[in-house]
Amino acid sequence: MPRPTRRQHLIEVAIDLFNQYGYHATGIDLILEKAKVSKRTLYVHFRSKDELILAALRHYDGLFRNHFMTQVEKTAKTPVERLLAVYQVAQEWFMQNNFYGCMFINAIGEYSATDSAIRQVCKEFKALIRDYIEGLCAELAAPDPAGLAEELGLLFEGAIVTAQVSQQKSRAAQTAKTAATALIDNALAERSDRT
Amino acid sequence: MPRPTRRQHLIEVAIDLFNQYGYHATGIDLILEKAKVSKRTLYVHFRSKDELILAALRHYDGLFRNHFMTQVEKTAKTPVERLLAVYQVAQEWFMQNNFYGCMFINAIGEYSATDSAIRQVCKEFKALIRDYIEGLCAELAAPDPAGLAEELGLLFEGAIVTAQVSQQKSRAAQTAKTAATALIDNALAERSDRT
DNA sequence: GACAAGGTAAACTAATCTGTTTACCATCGC
DNA sequence: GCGATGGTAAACAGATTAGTTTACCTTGTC
Repeated sequence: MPRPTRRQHLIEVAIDLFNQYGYHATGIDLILEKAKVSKRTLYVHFRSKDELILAALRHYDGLFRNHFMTQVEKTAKTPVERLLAVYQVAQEWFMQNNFYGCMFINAIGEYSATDSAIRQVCKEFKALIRDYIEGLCAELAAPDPAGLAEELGLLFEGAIVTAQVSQQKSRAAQTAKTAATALIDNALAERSDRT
Repeated sequence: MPRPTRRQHLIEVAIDLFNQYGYHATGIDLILEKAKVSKRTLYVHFRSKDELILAALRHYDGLFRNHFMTQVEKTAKTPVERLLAVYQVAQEWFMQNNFYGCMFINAIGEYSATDSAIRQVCKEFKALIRDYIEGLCAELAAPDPAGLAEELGLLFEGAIVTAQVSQQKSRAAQTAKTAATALIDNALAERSDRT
């Protein structure tokens, strides 16, 4: 693997800093200092700070979803196991010492204007996560895969926020997993009721 | 009711602006302009912007919890009904046109330092909400009221975040309510299993 | 009517912010 | 060797930030 381009390096450093300190609080100068890159170079690759934020969000989107799905599929085989593995992988994510909550949730807290591009990217990320869960629910042959996925998605988001706020990370993930088990069982019971 | 003191007025204006634009992005000058108060007066009542933020969070904490619990207890009588009413009241909250997610979740996104007072206030708020839910679960005589409360709390937080991000507010609240019903039924079924 | 309390308006400091510009330097392909 | 590419370092512009200070005004109370 060749050493990353300056553009990519800037994005990676920016992701770390945005997560830790937030978007407005992280100045361009801090990013440049940590990345050991000149200001000139940053503005060659990105028109503005907002564009760097967008690039960081998009890059993290790909990185995160790829890692997450790979991890889920590696550790579990059946749809049910995979749905539960989601919360196991989430737990490992929470336990990282540079976990500062969800990058996209934090971003929307600072950029709530409905027409902002940043907001749009966050919305799309969450939709894709939900779609992934929905796919697993569909494999389950749950009667209402979209409905079950929405419920499991709420548990996922709730676990992220609770891990971030309460700092009881493994408890939040474990509780979500327990609740998910109950909701899945419930959905499958309805299926067998009908047949 | 006497007209509010300048201190209180400043806090109320600050709450609105912090919610809409975030904490770092909301400048002192904007608050002063909207509140029609001089800078001198603000710094008589608050030592710094951070102290204004803290006062805003504490004030909102009281306001929100009072409103929320009052509303729940007004619209439902039995513990089960009240647990479900939580999501009904949440839905009404989401539907307000000045809903920008949870003030405390947004705050922690910008102030993640573990020793920060702001962070501490957010953590306490969430713990109090959870305690309220746990009280209702205890009245249910659920076998594990703390566990059930944690699960229902995850659904609550998840609904807030999802309503904020997806903008499908009533859907998020409705899904949380449906999932909560299943989790409560499940907890009560375990109780009757044992007896 | 005098005085104190609490307010406004505005100038000011000093730091920090994003973004631009200038001048220079290293490295690689030809 | 030569020039293009892509980089650094640093000065600079202009706006904006939090916070302080000075001078003045308004209002209720004795």
